[in-house]
Amino acid sequence: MAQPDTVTRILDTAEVLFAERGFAETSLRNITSKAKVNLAAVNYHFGSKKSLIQAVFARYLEPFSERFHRALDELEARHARDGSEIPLEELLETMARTVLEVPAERDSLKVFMRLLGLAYSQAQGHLRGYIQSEYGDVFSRFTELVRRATPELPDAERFWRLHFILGSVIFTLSGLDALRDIAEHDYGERVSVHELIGRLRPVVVSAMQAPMPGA
Amino acid sequence: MAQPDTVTRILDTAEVLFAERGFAETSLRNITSKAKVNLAAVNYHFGSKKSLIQAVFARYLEPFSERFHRALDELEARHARDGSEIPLEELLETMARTVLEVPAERDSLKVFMRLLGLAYSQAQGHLRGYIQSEYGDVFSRFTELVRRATPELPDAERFWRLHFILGSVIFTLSGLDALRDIAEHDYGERVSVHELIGRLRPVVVSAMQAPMPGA
Amino acid sequence: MAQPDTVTRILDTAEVLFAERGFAETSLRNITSKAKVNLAAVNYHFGSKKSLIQAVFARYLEPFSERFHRALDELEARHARDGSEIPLEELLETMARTVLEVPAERDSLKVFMRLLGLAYSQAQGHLRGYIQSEYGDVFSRFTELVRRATPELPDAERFWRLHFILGSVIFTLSGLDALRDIAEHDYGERVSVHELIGRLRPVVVSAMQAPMPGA
Amino acid sequence: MAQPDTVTRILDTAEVLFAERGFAETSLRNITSKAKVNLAAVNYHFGSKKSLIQAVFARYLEPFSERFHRALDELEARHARDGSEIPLEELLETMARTVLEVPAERDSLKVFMRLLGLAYSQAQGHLRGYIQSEYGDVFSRFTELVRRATPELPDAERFWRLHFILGSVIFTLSGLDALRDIAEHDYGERVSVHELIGRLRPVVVSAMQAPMPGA
DNA sequence: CATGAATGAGTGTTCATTCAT
DNA sequence: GATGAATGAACACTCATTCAT
Repeated sequence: MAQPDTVTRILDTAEVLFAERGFAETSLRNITSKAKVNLAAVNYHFGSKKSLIQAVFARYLEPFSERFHRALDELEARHARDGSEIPLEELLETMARTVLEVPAERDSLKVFMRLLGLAYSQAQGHLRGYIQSEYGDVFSRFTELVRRATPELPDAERFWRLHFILGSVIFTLSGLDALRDIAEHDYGERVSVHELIGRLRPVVVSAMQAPMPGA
Repeated sequence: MAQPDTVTRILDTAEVLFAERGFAETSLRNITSKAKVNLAAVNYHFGSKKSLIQAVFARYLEPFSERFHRALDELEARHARDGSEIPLEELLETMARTVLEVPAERDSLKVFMRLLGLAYSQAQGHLRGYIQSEYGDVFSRFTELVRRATPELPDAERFWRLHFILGSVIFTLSGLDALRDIAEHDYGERVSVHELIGRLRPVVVSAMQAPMPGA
Repeated sequence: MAQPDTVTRILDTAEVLFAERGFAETSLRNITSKAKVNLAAVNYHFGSKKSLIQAVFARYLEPFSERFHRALDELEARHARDGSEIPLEELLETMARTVLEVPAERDSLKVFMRLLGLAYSQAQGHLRGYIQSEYGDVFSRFTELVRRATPELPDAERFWRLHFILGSVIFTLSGLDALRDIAEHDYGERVSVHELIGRLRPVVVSAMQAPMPGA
Repeated sequence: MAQPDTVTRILDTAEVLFAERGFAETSLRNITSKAKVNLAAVNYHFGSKKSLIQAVFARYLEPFSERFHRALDELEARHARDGSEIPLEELLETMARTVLEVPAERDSLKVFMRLLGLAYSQAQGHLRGYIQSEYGDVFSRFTELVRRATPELPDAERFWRLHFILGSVIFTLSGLDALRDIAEHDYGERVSVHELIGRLRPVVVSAMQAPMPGA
């Protein structure tokens, strides 16, 4: 039917409002009135606001997780054949591609990155726990492959560098709209998400290959 | 006096609670009851919750801004004498030193970084506006010096790279406790803020010096 | 069949939950989820929560009423033969026996007494009206026989004494579990319902035979 | 002033409504709208509905407890002088007198008894716990004196008989209005609370002096 | 200068009930 | 004959803010 069902309408609206204002600042009434849905429908379908928040994430992470696993399967199979190690660039490239692919089916990477930024910064302890427990293994698999691709880095150093990079990505992609406005105003260039990821690429690679501190 | 005055007690408590839970999730009741201060005192002394949030930031940014200006004065004077340009490393070093210096007078850098992270991610539009209008010039002065130190970079590229770096710094420093716990658990190393900044240094420099995208 | 049908499952569960928590404190969701029955089933089968409450009572009072009528028939027939009046003790004994007999078919007297206590104390005006209109005649018949067995008592006095007794019975039997726990803890005796009724017997008889007030 | 303060208005209204409908069936909105008081005032002054319920009880039990202790002091002092034991009748009489005295200052015993009945029958576990912890010692003192006044009764038997009596008292006094209406309609007598207690007196004494079961 | 009391608007959640299928 | 979905009303409670004192 033309009118998507209640659950989808709630998720679509919640996703946008959460991204715009944050979780605590978005009330269920905000969501349901904008989604033209009965207030009680949220609790009926999701049980609680907390679960709604998790459901919003699950809708992104579920297909991401599945595709990323598949993409890593392929990558590993290809290199298993010729016995070579998967290079770092290829791993990062695969992740970037998968990230870009998934939300393309719906509206935008920006919303998800904003949500991811919120998940880290807001007092939503349950969210980090939920994401870790549900999707932790994909990330573990990825970091393990990164480890093999960067054998020269001590484990702790790699851990921190991955988080430096994660910070760059989440921070710039989640604040994309505001930053893009400034950039456009000051430098007259309007960047797309793809271009921004293009800009991130060499920076990320350099960051991972930086000399050891104190060297 | 032994018992700090009401205003200070409110600021001290608000700062900690905001950092722990976020702005929306921290009620004035939380703050005033923990600070053992009358509920009405916040509105009496600060006017509103919004103003309290700004006051919390002002207490960090005021001395930072003043010291950073002074540090840049010195730096410029020194290089003016021998006619040389200020190198990027020295600029970054000066900022890091100043950032570390200021909150040392109170408790911790971590709290401020957490607040800064919140300021960017949470729906506190007023905060970004406030920080920009009150302390924008110090940051403009800094970015102008960075521009002179990296003449080979196009302006837009420099803009984005500075934000990539800002993301790394805010993300890792604001989530410091959680990340430190993971790192300690997984790699048995407990890093101090100084060590973490030490780890950031080469990564940040490499990031700024990365090859141009598409090159 | 092994799995009792929906109506019975609802009644069984409702009875227990009502007794445990009271009527208002037990939601239809509590009942239907515990009974593993669709939420709408209650309204489908019973029409409303109010009717469900009445149905729970009917399931006890229907067989009780029928048996008690039969028991009183026998009692009257026996004494009609020898022309004697039915003594009070025999009436009370008959009631006690019937009360004990009926719920024995299901689980417990305690539940029913608890429900009866709730019916009197809770704001379920409809319940008292319902019980009176459906089962009032059995009780009228019984009180009339009590009247003949205690001709020396003024009607009003008898009325009040019967209610004093009713209070004792309902109060102790409906709070049986809690009181039994205390008694067991303090005096090391675990009483059964039969024993408790044994303890009630002489007290009830003495109460009915107490001297008139002001005498 | 003519208009009693907010706290008192809430307590007065809550007491009446609780007695009329029960605790769960009375909403804070019912109370505050009838008391012409802001809805938030209940939580401001009492913290929660639960605490309001306890406060309603405390307003009765506090003065009762104090007076009853004083009355027992006198009674013990009087009998200590002539070395005699306090007879049961005098103990019961003292309790009855104190119970009647206290609420006389406000409106009615009936309301309190109704509340007491609710406390026992409704799912207000916190209430029994609260009453026990706050006023348990006064009741312990009383039952200890009853023990000395009835040395011939086994402890367990005394325990149960006291509860039989408690049931009679609470049941009849808490349902007073309804029962009084029936009695008036059927027997043309309108009893006062004092008369009802007069009727209870000989019944209660007989109940305590009934022969042992099985004797 | 400071505060206890109060308030109107809002929160997430639960309720019994209805209804299309 | 039965049920998943939905709903309007109500719930207890919390919020930032105001104001008389």
